[in-house]
Amino acid sequence: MNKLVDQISELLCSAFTAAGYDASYGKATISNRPDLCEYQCNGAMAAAKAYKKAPIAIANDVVAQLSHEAFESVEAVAPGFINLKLTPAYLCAYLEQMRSAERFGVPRQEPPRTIVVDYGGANVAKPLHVGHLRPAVIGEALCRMERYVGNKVIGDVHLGDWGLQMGLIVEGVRERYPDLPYFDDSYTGEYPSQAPFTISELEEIYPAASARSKVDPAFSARAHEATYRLQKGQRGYAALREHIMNVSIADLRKNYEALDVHYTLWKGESDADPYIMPMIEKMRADGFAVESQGALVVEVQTEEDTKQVPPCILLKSDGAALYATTDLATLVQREQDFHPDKVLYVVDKRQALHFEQVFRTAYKTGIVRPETELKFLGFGTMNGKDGKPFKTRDGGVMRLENFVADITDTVRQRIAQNQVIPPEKMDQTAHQIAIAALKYGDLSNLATKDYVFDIERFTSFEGNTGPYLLYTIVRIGSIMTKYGGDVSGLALRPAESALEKDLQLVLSRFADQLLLAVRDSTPNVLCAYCYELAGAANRFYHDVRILQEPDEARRQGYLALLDMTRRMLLTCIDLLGFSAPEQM
RNA sequence: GCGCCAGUAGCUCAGCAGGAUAGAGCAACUGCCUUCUAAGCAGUAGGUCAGGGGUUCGAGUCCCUUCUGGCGUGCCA
Repeated sequence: MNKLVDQISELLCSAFTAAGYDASYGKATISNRPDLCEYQCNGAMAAAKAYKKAPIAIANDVVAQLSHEAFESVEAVAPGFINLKLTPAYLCAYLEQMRSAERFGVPRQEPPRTIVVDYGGANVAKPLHVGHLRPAVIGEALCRMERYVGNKVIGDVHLGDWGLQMGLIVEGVRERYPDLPYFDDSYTGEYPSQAPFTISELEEIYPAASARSKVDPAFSARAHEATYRLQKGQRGYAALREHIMNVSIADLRKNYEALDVHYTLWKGESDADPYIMPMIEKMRADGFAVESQGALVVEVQTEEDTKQVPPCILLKSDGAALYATTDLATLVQREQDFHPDKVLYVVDKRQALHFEQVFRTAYKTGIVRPETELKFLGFGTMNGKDGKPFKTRDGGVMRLENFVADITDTVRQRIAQNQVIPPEKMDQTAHQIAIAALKYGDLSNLATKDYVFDIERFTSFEGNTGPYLLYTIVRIGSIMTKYGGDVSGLALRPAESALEKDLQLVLSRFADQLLLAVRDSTPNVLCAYCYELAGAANRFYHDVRILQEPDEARRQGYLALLDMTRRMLLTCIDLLGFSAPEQM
C-alpha cells in the first residue's frame, strides 16, 4: 500500500496542476512543526522563482484547489508554506488498512535484491571480545531490516581462519599433544572423530603460541611450515583443522545466539583460498595485475583522483597473499554462489582505505558487475566513559561473555525487588532486558561514529533506553491480559483527543522511517521512531483510563489502538534485534 | 606532508534530500501514585550549532578557510 505521505503528495500534485503549476512541486513531507500542522508542503517556495511569483500567492492558488475529505484544515502561511491537518476519519481508515495489511503495509522491494552482509569478523580459536559487538549488533539489525522490506539477505560471519594464526594453533596443539596421529606423516588410518581439545584449551593454546612465536624463532618457523602444509591441504593437518573449526564454531555460535545474532553463512577466509590463484592468473592475463617494487599489485589510482590512492597489493614480495587478496577472492566466490546485487561490509571504519582499494580493484578487474553495489559501512569505536576504547578495569580486552554477564547482573539487581517477575523467569528476563539495553544503547547512536558505552546509563532504565521500550510494551501487554478478550476483531475509531491522534499519526509513519533507515543503513532512525512511538503510547496511556472507559465502542477502539501499538513496537524491536519479556 | 571523519545544552547524543521558534535523554529544580506496572506523565531552567567568510528568499545542513581532536596513509588483519 502507498505511504500516507505519498497519498497526500498525490493530492497536492493534482492541486498544483489544477492551479496551473507543475505537479513536481507537490511533494508533501511530515511536518517539522507539529504545533502548526501534521503534514506540510514547501513546493510553493521552490516554484516561486520559476514562475516569478510570490510564494505565498502560489500557495494560496494551490490551497484554493485543495478540498478533499482527507483534510481537516489546509492553510497557506507566509512565506509560502502549505500546512495540512488530516481528518480523524481519514487517518483512522488508513490505519485500519495498515493494521490488516501484511508487514503493516510496508511496500516490498521490487524486484527483491540479493544482499550479502559481511558482519562478523570473529577469529577462530579466540573468544569474542567487546570489539566484536558492534558489527554483530549493527549487522544483525541491517539484515533484519533488509529482509523485512523484501530483500534476500545472506549474512556471512566471515571468520578469520586463514594464514599464520592457523599454523600457530596447529603447532600449539603439537606442543601439548605431540603423539596425536595428525602429526604422523606415515599415518594412513581414520582420524578420531572426537576433537583432542576443548574450547577452553583452544583459547589457551592460541595466545600462548602467538606469544611464543615472537620470542622463539624455531617455533615461529615451525608455525610457518604448518601454515604452508595446511594450505597445501596435507591430510593430517586438514583433519586437525576440521576439529579446530568445529570446536570453535560451536562456541562462537553459542555466544552469538546469546546475543540473538544469527548468521546464514558460516564461511571463513579459508573458503576463498581456492579462488585466489585462478583470480590472480586471470588478472595477470588481463593485464591488471602488474609487478611493482617486487610485489604484485593492481593500480587503482584514477585520473580524477586528487588524492593518492595506493595500489591494491595482491601478493607480497615473498609471494604470500594478503587481506585484500582474500577479500577479492571472497567476492569472486560470492559472485559465483549468489550473484548479489549488493555486498555490504559492516567493518571498523579504520579499514575505509582498504575497502576503497578492494572495491576499485573488483570493479576494474570485473570481479563484480558494474551495477553491483559494494558498500562499506564503517562503524566507530565503542569507548568507555573516559572516551577511550572500552577496556576491563585492569586495562585488558574484555570478553564479550563477561561484558554481557556484567550488564545482566546489573539488570538483575535492579529488577530483584520487583515482585511481578516469577523467580523462575528471573534469569531469562534479566538477560532479555540486558540485551535490549546493550543493543539499543549501541544502535541508537549513529553507527559511523564512536560512542560511549556507559553501563550505568544504559542500565538505568530511564529515558531513551531499550528497557524503556520494553516497559512500554509490557504495560500495554498488561492491559491486554486484564481485558482478557480477543482484540484482533475490534475496530479502530477516529481519534477524539489530541494525544490519541498523535499516537495514530506516529503509527501511520512506520513505513517512512523504516524505509529511510533501510535506504541509508541507519538503524538509529528506527530507534528514534521506536522511542517516539513509545512516548506517544505512554502519553496516551497516562491520559486515558482504557479499561474503565464506560462507552463500549470507545473502549474497544482504545484497545484496538493499543494492541496495534504493541504489535508495532514488537515489530520494531525485532528488527533491531531484541525481544520483550511478558513482565518486568 | 597528504587524505578521511568529527566538533550541536554541564554530560551522552538526534537533527531524515536547506525550510518556520535547533530537539531528546541524563544531571538540576516543580508538580502528579486509594485508579490499567511511577522503569511512567506534566512542567521549569539550560545553545554565538568550534571561529570566520560565501551561495540562497531561507544554512546546524551546501561551498571556501582557520582552529581543535580522532583515524588512516604500499607488502598486518
